[in-house]
Parts: sequence; structure tokens; C-alpha cells
Amino acid sequence: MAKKAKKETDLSTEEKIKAAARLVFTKKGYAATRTRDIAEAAGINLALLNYYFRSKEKLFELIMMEKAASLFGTIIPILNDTTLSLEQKITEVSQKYTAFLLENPGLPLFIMSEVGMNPNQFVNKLPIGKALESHFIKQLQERRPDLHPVSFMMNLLGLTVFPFIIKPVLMTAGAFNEKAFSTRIEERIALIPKWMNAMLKSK
Amino acid sequence: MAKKAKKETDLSTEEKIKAAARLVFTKKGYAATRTRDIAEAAGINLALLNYYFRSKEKLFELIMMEKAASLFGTIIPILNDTTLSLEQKITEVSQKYTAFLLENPGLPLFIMSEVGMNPNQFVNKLPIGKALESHFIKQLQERRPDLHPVSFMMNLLGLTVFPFIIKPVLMTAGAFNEKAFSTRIEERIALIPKWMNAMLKSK
DNA sequence: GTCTATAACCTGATAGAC
DNA sequence: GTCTATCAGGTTATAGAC
Repeated sequence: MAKKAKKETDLSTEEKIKAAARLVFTKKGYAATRTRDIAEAAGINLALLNYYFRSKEKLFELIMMEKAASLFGTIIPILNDTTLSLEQKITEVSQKYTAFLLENPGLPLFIMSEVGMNPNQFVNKLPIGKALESHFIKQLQERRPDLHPVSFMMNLLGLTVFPFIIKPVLMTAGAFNEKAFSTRIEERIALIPKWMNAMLKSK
Repeated sequence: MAKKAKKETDLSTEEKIKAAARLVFTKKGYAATRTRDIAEAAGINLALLNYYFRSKEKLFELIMMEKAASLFGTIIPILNDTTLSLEQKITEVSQKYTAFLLENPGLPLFIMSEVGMNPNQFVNKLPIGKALESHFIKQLQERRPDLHPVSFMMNLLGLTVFPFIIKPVLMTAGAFNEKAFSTRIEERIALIPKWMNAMLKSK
């Protein structure tokens, strides 16, 4: 019960601003986002944003860290679950991660590009070490000592995430609409484990 | 000989600005780039930028289209080369595309994120249709009528491009340095065709 | 806590001298 | 073609009333 007692009827002003910030930042990126956009989307006044979060940058860092934590929090527990076999981990990651991406389609691109523009701002605070020293990595090294485990993990993540990264390009080009994209993604949930297993066995 | 006759001793002012713009836009993105940054990087005055290119947006569109054209120009000719088998195309694409990416490491992330933020600005001018109706797609449909060819093409591109997309994250996190990254990429040039063949055969 | 008004600053673009 | 100086507009952040 560490939370402050508060009426739970509606979103607090603070939460309304955060929700709006998530939306606008993710859509337009840090630099192109104006604090006025966030205030308007939140239905509050510009001054309140600074009252609650001090500055645009502070608010961005908060949103960024929350988003990144949820992104990594989705897969790292699976990678470190010692009760799962290598094949089970691959299946679990592609399933859970895809489910997460369907609800946050623009997130990977957002995080990657913001990190790329301003590297050691956030990255050092992320639990990436946990992924690189995970049980999944150890299982890979045992199974295929001839391959670099990080390279293999990039394959799994790449197959899962990449469709969401080129989605804007392919959709604008008319390659598919929202419905067809969902169908492809649903197919891939079953296919990615098969593909990964085929890679695991390939010599 | 359509080019204008001109002294070829040094870069023209126009080219110096374009070179600087490529650098700064690719690194910081459109919104975070200030025309002053470009002018400074080019070693010229701010006013000259507008003299040659009228506006920041016009200059950006120019750079963007050139970059995108080179990106797509690298793979589309291979995809449409009717003398190559499916396996040969896969090998060629991963080789040529990787070589291109090694010289333009930040390019995919840049293009994807700028497109994502401002969709139908550039995408319609890109030769994406050429890739989607390519000979490569037809070969895939013949070989594996049970799979969606675009989904399969995303696998090839994802395996090739994704390491460059997460490179900033993994490098900042200390997963590897520039040299180790190059080693991984070199390995993958030989591995990606094997992995893709394994996927092609997997049932 | 929430608002309006405004300060302080930054950025793209141009005018005009050379 | 190239420069300096400056304008016009927009943006973050704060002061101060309620």
C-alpha cells in the first residue's frame, strides 16, 4: 500500500499528461514534439506540464524509460526462465513479444531512433546486460558452440520486430493494409519458431 | 556529357552543403537538425544554404530521395535479375546489401523513422512496387506457394538489416565494440544464405 | 492545482552590402 | 556567389492571479 490514497474515479492530471506524452512522443519523436501538442492532447494547459514534470526533457526521459522497461521487461524474464528449453524459449519470445508489439506497433522504431540520435542518455539504464548474460544465451552456446549467440538472438528479434519496423514503408507503398498486416503477423507467430529451429539445425 | 563543364579541383559549394546535410540529417533526423549545424559542418554561411536550396525542407527532401534511391537501387536490380536462381539472389542480396550497409550504417534507421513520422511524403516516390512485383517474388511463389512471399522477403531483409538497427543499442550497452561488430557482420554474410535456405526447406 | 500572460530564447529565412 | 545583420515567427519555461 505504498500508493497515495486518492479518488480513483478518473485519470489524474498527472496521468493524463503522461498518456498524452506517450502518444505524441511516440508518434513524432522528441525533437518534432511540441509541449503544446502534449498539453492539447491531454486537455490541460501548457503550464501544468511544467508544473508536474519541470521540463520537456524530464518528461521525455520518464516516458522513454517506462517504454523501454516494458519492451525489455517482456522478453528478459522469458530468456532467463531456467525451466524452459531452447525451443520453448524461442516460441514464447516470438509469441509474447509479438503480442506486445501488436499493442505498441511504433515502439521499436521510436526507441531505436531516439537511442541512435542520443546514445548514452538512456541505454546505460536499460537491462540489456540481463539479456546478454541470460540463460537463453547459455543454452545457445551449448547447442551451437560454433555460432555467436548474440548473432542468433538478433535473428530471433529481427524476425519478430522487423515487420513492425518496415510496416510504415510497406503500408504507405500499398503493399498491404492494416488487416493484411495483422494476418501476416498472426501467421508469423507460428512460423518464426519453425524457422528458428531450421536455423538451429542448419550446418 | 550532360554535366556542366566545371573545374574539378575541389568540391563545389553546393556539393559541400549537400555532403554536410547528408551527415547531419542522417545523424540527428530532420526535426533535430538546425540549418546552422549544416552550414557550420559545410564550412559556409547560413545564407548560402538558402541561396542554393531555398529551404531546409527542400534540402531534406533532396537528401532523402538520394539516400532512399541508393538504398533501394542496391537490391532491386538483384531481385529482378532473371538470370539468377532463388538461392543466388539470396546470396547476392545479403552480400551486396551488407556491403552497402557497412558504408551507410545509420541509413535504414534514418529512413524508416523519417518515413514513420511523415508517411506519404516520400514513400510514394520510392520504387517499392518494383520490389514487390520482382522476379524474386515470383520465384518464391513457385518454390513455396504455401508462404506469403513478402513475409519471406522481410526475413531476408530483417536478417541483413536488423543488426545495423540495434547496433547503437548494443554498442552503447557494451555488447561489442566497432571491431567485434564488423566481425559479426562478416560472419553473417556467409551465414544468412545458409539460414535462408534452411527456412526455404523447413516444413 | 490550474489558469492567462509574458519573458527569454531559438530557428528558418531574407535583405542588402561587397 | 558569399558574407553580416536582422526580421518574423515559434517554442520552452516561468511569474503571478485565482
